[in-house]
Amino acid sequence: MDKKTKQKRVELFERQCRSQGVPFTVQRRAILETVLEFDNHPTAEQVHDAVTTRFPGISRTTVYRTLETLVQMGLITKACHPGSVVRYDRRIEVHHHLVCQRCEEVVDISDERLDALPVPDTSSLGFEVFDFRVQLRGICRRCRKKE
Amino acid sequence: MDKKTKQKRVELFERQCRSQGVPFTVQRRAILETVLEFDNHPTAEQVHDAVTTRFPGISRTTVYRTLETLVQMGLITKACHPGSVVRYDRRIEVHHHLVCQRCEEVVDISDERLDALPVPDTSSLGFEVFDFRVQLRGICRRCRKKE
DNA sequence: TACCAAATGATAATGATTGTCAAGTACAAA
DNA sequence: TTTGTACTTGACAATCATTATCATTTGGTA
Repeated sequence: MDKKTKQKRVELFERQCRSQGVPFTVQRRAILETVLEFDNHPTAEQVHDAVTTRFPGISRTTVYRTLETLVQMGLITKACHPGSVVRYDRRIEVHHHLVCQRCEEVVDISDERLDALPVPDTSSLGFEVFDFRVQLRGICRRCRKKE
Repeated sequence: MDKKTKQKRVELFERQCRSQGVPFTVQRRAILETVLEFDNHPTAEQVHDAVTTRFPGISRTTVYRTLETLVQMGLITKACHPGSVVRYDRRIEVHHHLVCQRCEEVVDISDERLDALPVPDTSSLGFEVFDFRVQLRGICRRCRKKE
């Protein structure tokens, strides 16, 4: 992610804070900037480790809380890994995932044909859909070699 | 899930155990049967609570281990919830999920057009894909009312 | 029936996440 | 600019989910 995109995301965050009456703190800014550095799907713990170099002494609790706040505000997303640890993703645009059923690794992919997915009408369920992800399940190269 | 389908799944399990030299124990049978009773996505803890009525005193550890075994054998799947608890799913056929971005509830849906998804060629990534799921992200009725 | 490899159960250990609350800070109002 | 206040932060404890360990038991086969 280039500098400009990152800066824009931070500015968007600041604007949303102002308009929603949410304090725009240095910690929150540092955490968002740190997540934007990851091109994969870091855990809260990994974000905490990374943000510590930028903001020494920042509390683990704050990182956990802020990540959830950022998700709620739509600035980052939660990645859907099968494992038992929550992972975050700076990517908010539509993209998709390859998930290995053996080692549970998740890799991002982009594919125009997947993006063109016909989103079904879910209004009867009361569900308003505004985004989607395709999860391709299979076995990765490494695990196939093992078997 | 009707009785016959359930029975067939158990028999399939037994056959796979025999052919793979995996002991077919009463505990494993009870756990599989219990998961098949759930029409949603139970956690290991929920499965343990439920299986206890059928098999009093069964160990929590055994439930955790067996659920993973069943996933590895392809008899059940892991559901991909955003939260930090692993959830299981008796459904092994292709189906899709509605995920509420507020309360994180996950609801199964079926849709023929989604099933007809053009699976992209991932061989260059060394990935062998044999299944996929679409995750429709949005906001559920209850959460929309709150907002 | 006896053997053995693998599973089970009890328990402890670990790891992730959340709850609590005193102290600090952002931001709006004066 | 100063002040007040609600919200956030950080330290720490508590909880919850999951995994590791190991002695004991059991399924499956010779």
